[in-house]
Amino acid sequence: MSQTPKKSAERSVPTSADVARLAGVSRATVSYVLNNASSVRISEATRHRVREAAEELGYVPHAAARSLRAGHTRTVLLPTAAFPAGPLHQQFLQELQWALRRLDYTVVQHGSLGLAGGEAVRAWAELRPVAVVALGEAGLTPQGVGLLRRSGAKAVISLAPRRVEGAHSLVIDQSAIGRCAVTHLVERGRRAIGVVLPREPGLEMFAEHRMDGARQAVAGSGARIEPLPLSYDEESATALAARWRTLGLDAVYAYNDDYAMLLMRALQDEGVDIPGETAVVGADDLLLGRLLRPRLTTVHIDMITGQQLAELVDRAVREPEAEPGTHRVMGARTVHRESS
Amino acid sequence: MSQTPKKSAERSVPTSADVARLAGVSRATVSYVLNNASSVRISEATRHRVREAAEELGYVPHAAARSLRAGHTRTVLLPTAAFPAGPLHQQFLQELQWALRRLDYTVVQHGSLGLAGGEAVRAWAELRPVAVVALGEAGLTPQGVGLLRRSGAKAVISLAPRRVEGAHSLVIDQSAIGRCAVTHLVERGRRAIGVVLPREPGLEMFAEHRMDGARQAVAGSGARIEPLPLSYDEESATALAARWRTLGLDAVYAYNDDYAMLLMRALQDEGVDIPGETAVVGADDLLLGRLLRPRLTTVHIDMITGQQLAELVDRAVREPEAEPGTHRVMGARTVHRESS
DNA sequence: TTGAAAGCGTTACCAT
DNA sequence: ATGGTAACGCTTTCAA
Repeated sequence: MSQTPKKSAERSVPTSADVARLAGVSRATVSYVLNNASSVRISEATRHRVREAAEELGYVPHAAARSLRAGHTRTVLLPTAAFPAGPLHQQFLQELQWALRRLDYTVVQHGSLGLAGGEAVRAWAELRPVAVVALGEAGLTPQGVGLLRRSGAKAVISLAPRRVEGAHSLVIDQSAIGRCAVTHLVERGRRAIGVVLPREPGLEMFAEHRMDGARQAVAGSGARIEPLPLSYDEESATALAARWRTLGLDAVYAYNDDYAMLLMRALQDEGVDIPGETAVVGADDLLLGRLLRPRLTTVHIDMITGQQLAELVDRAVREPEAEPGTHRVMGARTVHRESS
Repeated sequence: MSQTPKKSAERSVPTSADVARLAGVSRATVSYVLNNASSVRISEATRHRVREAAEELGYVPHAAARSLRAGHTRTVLLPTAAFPAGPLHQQFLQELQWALRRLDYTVVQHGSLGLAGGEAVRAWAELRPVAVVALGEAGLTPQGVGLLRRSGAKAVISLAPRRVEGAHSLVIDQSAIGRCAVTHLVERGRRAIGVVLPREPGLEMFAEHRMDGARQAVAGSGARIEPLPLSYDEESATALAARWRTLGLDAVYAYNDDYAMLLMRALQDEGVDIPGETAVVGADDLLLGRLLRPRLTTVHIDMITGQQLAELVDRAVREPEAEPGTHRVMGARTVHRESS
């Protein structure tokens, strides 16, 4: 714009060779200077010339070329399913990315778009990530883990309901949440317990596990479970509340606090007394749940933090030989308030 | 494990040369076969041999090598600030990533970690992204845009409160939200209006703009504005409510629905009548706001969707010559309910 | 102290 | 129809 480039037909990306030429040195020297190589001593004058030249040209090294040469990357691949995650999950993800960045990794988010299991893993492996952190990816198989490792991944970490052979498995047992909630209700004498299942697509994975937990909790207790599909909107909640008394339920565990709040309000509008006639339990322990009247009983979830997971990734990368272990990383406990 | 590799000291990543050797052909042929090159005809027998060999070795092409050779990438860089974004923002981000993936881009999330403005842009440019979508990055300067473009970025898109010279600027005017909310209050006869400012770090950017909008709304109306710092926890809300009557306010605009709900509950617990004594307005139009009593008046925000933004990115990438324009992409309108 | 050259894995042009 | 070869941009060993 202001200064016409020497002769380039158009703007083209400057390379280290361009810098070398401008500074009147070799490409090797440029590399030494710009990477502060400690093994060689370069005269201060040369260093300065090189820096000047780089600055003038707006030279920026090419990450792909660098890692091609280096034979490894600092890429952490984060295959993410496209489910409408709750605020807790979102925050976790955000925190994880942050912490990984802080440890100088490049985070690549890679939704596996309807690719068949094997295809998706191939796509991931192309990036030669140093680590893969699969968050509840159903598609991660032992073979997939093998392929990734052979493609140079030092660590494959799975955060999922079940362990994955060959990967560092953080088993996150969603069923504990449903179990917790329903056990609480049973202990308080409830016998006919509804379980809200979100109709929103993508949530089935979580919902089913929580439902399983609920089932386990009533097993042999004489209490029964009733699945209640519900969409996250007022109409759906109103409709459910309208037929509430025909269901003969004395309690409901509502997947999470959002659905619980939605349903509780609808029930109250319908004249259902809470917790007298029906007890309500949510999950996630959101602040908002404490603002309703009655205050919402909920299941507090203790999860590994993004920070902690990032550290785990880093450790696994630096000690690739360590045996991939299996850990349970979720705790759940009922927080009793007023709605139950 | 089960089969001992020919002679490799350890598992090493197979390359196309390995595939060529095993199939008894040249690297070029391997490339042709695996990329379904249409310009050359390869015998079916050879194709088969190559595919077999690739399969057997578990060959996966190396993305870095490929893009080095190709001279360009399909990387979209998403520099993300580390602010605790609300559910709306999170969902937007999620949607954007998804849509970009669907358009076959590789999404790299890159929190600019305390790197000085220039440094951060350098780090981004190293990845040679084909596009950069800066979401409210304060650090994106016209020089930065220039550097990115010179590094091969076909599109630099900024989603921020102000336009950025040289970039496709989507101006997202946060002040409209505060203006909307407070105008509504003024029109309904309120004269002493509190404005809640979240104490949470990282939210200042938004909060200040919304505050500015509030200020504009009262200008020349005879009404006044009172800043009210508030943390997102019950103690803070209770404390603020306790001294409410000493403030002499007849209305409050509470940044967003979360803060509004928190404060409204605290005020009710303090015996403040809403909306009689104090009107409350939030923002974001969350479903939860409709569940409180009185129902929360709020500012509904019309934003560009992630999907739309992704399409815009794609278009900009494919027509790099198009003049980078400036568009206002946020609308705001008050949704009057019962709390005002 | 600096430079020449090899090589990382791919693809595309040009021969055969 | 297939293979040799050069080139993408960078780092690093070896030589001068």
